[in-house]
Amino acid sequence: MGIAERKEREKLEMRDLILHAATELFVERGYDDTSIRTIAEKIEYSPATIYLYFKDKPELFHAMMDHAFELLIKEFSIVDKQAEPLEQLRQLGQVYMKYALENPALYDLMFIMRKPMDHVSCAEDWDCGMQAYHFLYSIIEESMQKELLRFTDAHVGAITVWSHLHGLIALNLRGRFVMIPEEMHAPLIQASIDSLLYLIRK
Amino acid sequence: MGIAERKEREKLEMRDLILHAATELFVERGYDDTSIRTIAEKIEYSPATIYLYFKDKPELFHAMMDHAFELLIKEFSIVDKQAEPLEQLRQLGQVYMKYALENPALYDLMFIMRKPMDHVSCAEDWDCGMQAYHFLYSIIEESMQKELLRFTDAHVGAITVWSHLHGLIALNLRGRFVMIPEEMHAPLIQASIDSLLYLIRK
DNA sequence: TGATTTTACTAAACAGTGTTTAGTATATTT
DNA sequence: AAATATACTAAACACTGTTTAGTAAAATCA
Repeated sequence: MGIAERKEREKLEMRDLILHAATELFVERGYDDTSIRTIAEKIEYSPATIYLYFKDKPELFHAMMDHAFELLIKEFSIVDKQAEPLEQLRQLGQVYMKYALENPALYDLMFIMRKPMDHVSCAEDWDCGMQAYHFLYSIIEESMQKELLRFTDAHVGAITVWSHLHGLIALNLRGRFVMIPEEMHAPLIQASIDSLLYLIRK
Repeated sequence: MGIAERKEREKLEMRDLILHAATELFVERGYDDTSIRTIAEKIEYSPATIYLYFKDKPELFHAMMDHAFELLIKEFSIVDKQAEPLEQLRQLGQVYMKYALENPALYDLMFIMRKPMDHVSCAEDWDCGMQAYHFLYSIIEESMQKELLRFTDAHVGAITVWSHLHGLIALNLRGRFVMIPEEMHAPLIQASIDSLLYLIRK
């Protein structure tokens, strides 16, 4: 039964070809300018072919998001698990911020855009998001067990830290810091992160 | 010269008619489903007419955003200026959060969406945003002068508080809290706000 | 092997989008 | 009364996501 296996392999390769082309276009031109026709042209297939591999445009971007999460979670794993919890938390924050600054389009896809979440309604539909959240949560929990943080609940601690980081990134990414001189953005953001780490420390 | 004045008045009324119809449609159907043709149909004019009053779709939504900021700033003014600074800060946060929860579409427009900021590149182009930011900044500054906050810089304090609130709202609004049971969202968000107020207090 | 079915793909169409252009009545001015 | 300016629109242009009907090639069956 070697033929069925080869066909399945080819099917996955085609899916990857589409996904890869779509990601490249999205990263350099944004969502609106990444049309099904543009993707099709890039891979030299007809637009209709894309619909044999993805139900619709949101599903294609959902798959792209899943892939972007794999990259983030891989980055997360460089956090030194031997270090003390607060140092782990600091490192995790830096990795998250670095990812956002180096991959603004992907960050947007993962945490801001509506479209890739169109078919997501329960926790099971978003387990890459769940996984990434768990990274943060478990570090916060460990820190709290060692009484290193001023939070009274680990979930509150986790969403506080996450929301703060996300807020900085999202406001910056979507141009809402225009009232602050551009050259001050990076230092202010870093100062805000340092500030929060100081504030939550017991 | 009464005619010229009447004409100018009528021009403004027409602009308002378009803006009002567009806002209603946007609030109940979102950006993508608020097409120029839909707006035109609602006010019983041709689509081309809208372009006599607004340069393009982003400019129309920019005007909508300006109007939404007026509403927010009006809400801000109910903060009790006689109260102590930290109480003012708490009230400002509650007003901001209440506005976001009651007008999710408008909040999106003001702080998340790309389109209405398309023609904004410097601080002068966004003075409604500037004004709203100043509300927060001046309260933080006063609090710091009275040595009530653990921040070392007022701008860092302001963007820290703002980013935290925005992060909570934006992640919630764009469905990134799916891993948390829906009924926990509101209490967790409130707990996070209370937590931050506690953490920044000297 | 030859006939049949399945697979992989596409051309063309559909209904929609933002926007522009050329033209037409009406209102105002001369 | 004639000329001009104003307010508006029909129709077109170049796109968009998506579906349908049809076509070669590959795989399976007899």
